Amino acid sequence: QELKKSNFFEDVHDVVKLIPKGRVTSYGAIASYLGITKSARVVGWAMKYSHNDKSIPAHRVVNRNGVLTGKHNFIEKKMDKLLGDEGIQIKDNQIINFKEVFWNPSNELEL
DNA sequence: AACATGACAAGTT
DNA sequence: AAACTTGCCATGT
Repeated sequence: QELKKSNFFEDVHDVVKLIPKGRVTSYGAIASYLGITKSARVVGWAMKYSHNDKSIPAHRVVNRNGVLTGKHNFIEKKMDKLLGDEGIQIKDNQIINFKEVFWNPSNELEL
């Protein structure tokens, strides 16, 4: 049907699924890894559109400052709680040890 | 079909 | 350094 309207979402989802538990990454990092550095916004859309797929750990994606910008979109399980359960400390909507838990696909993943 | 908007980010001023 | 501008692409109206 829609056949190849957007592989983009799929690509994003694939990367997100690879984020290790207890780590996080950013929209921009994913976009950059996929070769479209300036399309970080679409990554956000991809996440939003993936809320029906439970296998996608959307809570592990935050913005470049470690702020949980997308928390409003989490209905059932709260983003804060999901991250907290993985050992990530959050204060005031922001990840405290962001640098330490940051996972950059461009560095950690091979092409 | 045209126009606005958004879970963003980098570049310019 | 903080504020403003621009790029990007899928969706909603």
